[in-house]
Amino acid sequence: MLEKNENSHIFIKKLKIVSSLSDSEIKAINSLQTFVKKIDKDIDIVSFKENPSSCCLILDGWVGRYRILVDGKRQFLSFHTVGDIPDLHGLHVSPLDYSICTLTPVIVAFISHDQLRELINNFKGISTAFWRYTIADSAALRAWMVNMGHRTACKALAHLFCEIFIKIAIVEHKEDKNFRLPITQIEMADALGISPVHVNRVINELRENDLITLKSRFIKIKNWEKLANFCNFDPSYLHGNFI
Amino acid sequence: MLEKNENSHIFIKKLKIVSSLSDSEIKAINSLQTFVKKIDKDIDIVSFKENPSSCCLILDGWVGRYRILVDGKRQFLSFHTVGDIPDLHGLHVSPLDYSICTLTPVIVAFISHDQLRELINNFKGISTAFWRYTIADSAALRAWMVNMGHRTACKALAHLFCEIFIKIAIVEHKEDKNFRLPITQIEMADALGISPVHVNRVINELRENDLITLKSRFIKIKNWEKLANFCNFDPSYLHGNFI
DNA sequence: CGTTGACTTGATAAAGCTCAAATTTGGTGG
DNA sequence: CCACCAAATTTGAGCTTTATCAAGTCAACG
Repeated sequence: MLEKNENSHIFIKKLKIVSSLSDSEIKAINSLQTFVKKIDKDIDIVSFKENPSSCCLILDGWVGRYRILVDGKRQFLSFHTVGDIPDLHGLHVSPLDYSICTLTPVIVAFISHDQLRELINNFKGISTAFWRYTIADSAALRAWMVNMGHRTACKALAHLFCEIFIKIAIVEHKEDKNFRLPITQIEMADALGISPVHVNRVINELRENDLITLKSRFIKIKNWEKLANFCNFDPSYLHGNFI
Repeated sequence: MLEKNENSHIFIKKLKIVSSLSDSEIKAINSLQTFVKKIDKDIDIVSFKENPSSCCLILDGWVGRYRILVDGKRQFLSFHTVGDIPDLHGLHVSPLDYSICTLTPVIVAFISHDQLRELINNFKGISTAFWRYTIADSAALRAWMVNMGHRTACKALAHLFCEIFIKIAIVEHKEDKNFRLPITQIEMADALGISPVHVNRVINELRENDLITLKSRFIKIKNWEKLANFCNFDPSYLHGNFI
């Protein structure tokens, strides 16, 4: 499906969080040609060591950046949903240092590097916005690092739940702390660097502390304040403090 | 010491790794005015939650990005040495999401945001180079994350030693795997998210496996191939695969 | 209604933490 | 140069967290 893009408003919304764009810049982004594709769960859309010629804008669903270690273990580096272009780096780096796989069925709009490079060359504001987007991304990486490095498994998992909730809330404009988790316990384990069995036990701990209920992938955050406080969740890294 | 900068060639060298610069761009960078300062060990040069109006270019010594958690623990996010501007983010984000402290005595050149913004606005190549610099930085963060998340303490520490060696080798053009570690065991612990006592035991393990000798902060990598292989060190994240 | 993948629980082992007490090292003043 | 101090390193013992292996149960879906 090659189409004149009606979807880029999602991306524009994301860019506007980090930067300001002129009308002509918005128009330019809106006139991008994209190749929209539905993709199943558990498919790689970007592969480590390949040289892609387009970036992927997520229109629906969830994807994860990851790397596979020599011993076969998988480390997730970040999760992304609607409005994200997780491989924007590809405009400058090839091959990338990570792969991206789908965590749920997704709808993705592929945008050619050529078009994006033209935007960057012609619109300073877009170039700056992309740079800032990269900066926001790196702040999120740092937040994950802190989460993995120096927190107990229980707090780290709580933090991950908080992050996922906020990301859903941003996209769906919901206040309701009741949502479907896009990831399995195995994927949580690979995000936090702990074993799947331990993830399960730690979920029990969160249940016992009356912080969440979780059944059939449906999580309910029973007490947001208490949960966020428990894991010292500070959502500012998800919008950033851009000047 | 406010001085017409003779030091920016160090930074230019770093930028050239990730991007190309025109003669006029190089000239513009060379004419930056910097405020050069000698600073002792264990001093914060950038503080979390402050709003700095300049960036710091490291001319000598080592610094570390870090964050303090509510329980008082410190998590190092990256280490930097000659030629790095670890707080380049500050051009777009305020306050920053991390602090930067000196790990050794350092010499730092402070460059005002105003000057840097002028460069960005007037020279597209510089703007792109800075963006790419940010991208290289985020790849290094991902490498650390993988290191912390899914490797044993022993391999993680070996990886850190490899990284530090390569960074020294780049600056000093040395082949000799014999160098002074810029960080204490406590700092290693805070980088890897393990306890100082365990760092010490893990160093012993590396010694017993005949991979290194280490005494009075002087480390000798006895068998580079073996060490790099042991921890699956791939130095490409330190130069990147820029197009 | 059977199969498959995800989740759950138990038992045991390994990795890493904490506390505490040496010992070594690097610097500093006399 | 020596004595001394503070910081860093080293070692031991016991404990906590997390991993691993194994054997379930549950739930979705054709």
